[in-house]
Formats: sequence, structure tokens, C-alpha cells
Amino acid sequence: MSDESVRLEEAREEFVTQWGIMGAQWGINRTMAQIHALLMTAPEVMSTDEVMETLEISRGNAHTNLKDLVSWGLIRIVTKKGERKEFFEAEKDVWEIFRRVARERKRREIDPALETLRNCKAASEEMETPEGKAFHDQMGQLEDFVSFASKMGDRVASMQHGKAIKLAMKFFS
Amino acid sequence: MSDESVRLEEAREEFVTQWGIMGAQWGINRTMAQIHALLMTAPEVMSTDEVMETLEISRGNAHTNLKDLVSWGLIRIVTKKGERKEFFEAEKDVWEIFRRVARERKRREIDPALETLRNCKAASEEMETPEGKAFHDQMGQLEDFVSFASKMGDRVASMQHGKAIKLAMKFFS
DNA sequence: ACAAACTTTCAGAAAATACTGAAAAAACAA
DNA sequence: TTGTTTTTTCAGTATTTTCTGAAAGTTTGT
Repeated sequence: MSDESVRLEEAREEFVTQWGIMGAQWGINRTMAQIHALLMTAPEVMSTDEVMETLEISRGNAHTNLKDLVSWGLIRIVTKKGERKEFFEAEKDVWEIFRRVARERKRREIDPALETLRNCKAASEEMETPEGKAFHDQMGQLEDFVSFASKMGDRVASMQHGKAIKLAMKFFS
Repeated sequence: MSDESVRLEEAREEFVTQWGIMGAQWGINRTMAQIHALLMTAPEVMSTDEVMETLEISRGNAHTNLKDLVSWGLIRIVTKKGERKEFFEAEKDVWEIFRRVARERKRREIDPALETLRNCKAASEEMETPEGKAFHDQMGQLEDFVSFASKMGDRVASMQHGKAIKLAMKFFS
């Protein structure tokens, strides 16, 4: 193997590792993030077995995380004609990756949290004591903020890359 | 205890629980998030012992997480005259909370990730093969995106609430 | 219908993370 | 200095999360 291939593999490995650490810090399973990093930098689609071998993980682990990535919309299944097994291919466009993560986390985490905040706000609706009023007010502020963030998420997630760039320009002016 | 106090405590408990779950999903220790929720809805400052009793956790646990919250800038230490022990008080302004979390996560997680991306980009700088070039390009795109996000974070984190509101208006127009 | 190729599931094991409780250190008062 | 209160640390334990490997399930070809 040429020197360049070796250096490339080293760089790729560093990237996979770091992406895994970052994923873990953001509440995403480390292996899932590593597989994602691996596929993002793969020149070709990869099979479950290839992923298993490269990352030295079990079939079950590879399978589960590949399917989770599919459900997040971060990778997709590709079939090769004549081949029976499934191959996987990552979304490589960073903007698209961002949109999908934003959409998914909103759905899975923000929306349920909003639900609770609304409950708490409603439960303290008519309270008379200063403590009750303060709590109600605090819940109201949080709800406003989170629902605002949620709407932002929707908005951004429905934007095209070009539009987002323009908006960013406006933002920095 | 009056009916209203009971209902208030129930609502508060629901909030503490949910905030803990949310924290865990975002890579923040559950107890830390719960203490934060507790203090955010506390009518008065609280001592370590009060936190321990309310959440039924050990002294060590309470201590460590309180200090972590202080280091995140999400709560502050208050001393009462005549009293020797420390009391804690949460930042209650949601915008301020958001700013501090944004600033802290950027410093702790985004910046190191950027470092890696730059390394990987540099390591593949002069590669000749299509694979090398593709990798270099991918790292470049990620670096651009993450550094952009990072700058956004800085920018937002340095804004006053009022300014942010105006910007948001512009955003939704 | 059978067999081969591949995918999915899941109980138990391993690893990572968080918590406890008690002891040590530090801060303060007399 | 000595005793008292409070904070801090940390080894050991408990809990949660993730992973393995093998068995069961599914699909496809003959």
C-alpha cells in the first residue's frame, strides 16, 4: 500500500474517532456516530460486513446502529444488482446532515419537553401564592423559549442550502 | 399544607423529572439537570443539604453537581450573613441560560472537534488520488460548516435579549 | 420443498457512567 | 491551639448503557 493510502487511512481513523467522541457528548451513541463518520468518508458504499471489520464490532452492533442511522435519515440502503446483501451510503452534504439531525431531535426530544412545560404551566394556572405565580411565570418563559427554538428548527430544517447561506449573510451584516 | 402547595410541589416535581430526562438526552448528567431544574423553580436559595434531601441524593453527588453547575455559570454561590454554609441560586432568565450553555458547549466540544477537522484537512492537503481528494474536500466542507456554526454561537451568545428578539423577528419575516 | 444468503432479535456480558458514604482537608470561631 | 462546621475528594459500589454472539427469522434461488 502506498504512503498516501496509509496517511489517508490514518486521517480517516482520526476523524472517525473524533466524530464518535462528539456524538457521545451530544447524546448519540458512539458507535452510531463512528459508523456515520466512516460512511461519510467512504469512497464506495459499504456492506454490514465491511463496517463490522473496519470498526471491529459485532454483527448485532453494526446492524442495530446502521438501522438507527437509516431511521435518522443519515444514511440510506443501496442494493447492487446481482448482489443479495444490502449496502449503505451516507448523506454527505453537511447542510442536509444538519437539517436531518435538527428535525429528528426536535421530534424526539423537544416536542415531548414542550408537552411537559405546557402541563406544568397549566397545572399552576390559577395559583394565588407568590410561589405559585413565580412557578407559573417561569414555566411560561421556558415554554415560550423552547417553542420558539422549536419553530426555528422547523424553519431552518425546511430551508434550502442557498437560502440558509443568504440568511446567514444577513445575520452577519 | 394547603391544596395549592401540594399541587405546586407536584408540578415542580414533574418539571424536575422531565428536565433531568432532557438533560440526559443532551449529554448532560441527569442529576445535574435535575438540580438545575430544582433551583430554577426554587423561591429561595438552597443549601447543599436541602438539595440532598429534596432529591434524595448523597452529599458527594450533590456537591459535585452543584460545583459543575457553577462552572457552567448556570447557578451561583450565595452566602448569607451569620451563616457559614454556602447557598445556591439559579440563573432564571431563559435567554441567559441559553447563552451560557451555548458558550460552554462551544468551548468544550465544538472547538476540539474543529481542531480535529483542521488536522484531517491538513493531513490530506496534497493528496493526489481521487479518494484523498474526496476526503480532503469532505473535511473542508465539515470544517466550514462547524466553524460557521461556532461563529453563530459566539454571535448569539454575545447578544442581549432584546437584540435577539429583533433578529428573530427579522428571521420570521 | 429445501438450502443458502442474508437480516433481525435478544439474553447475557462487558464497559461506561454515575452515586454513595466516609474520611480527609479546609475554613472558621473561641 | 483546639474543637466545630462545612467542603472536598475518592475508592468502592450500583446503575445504565452498549455490545456480543448465537439463534431465529426472512428472502431468494433451484
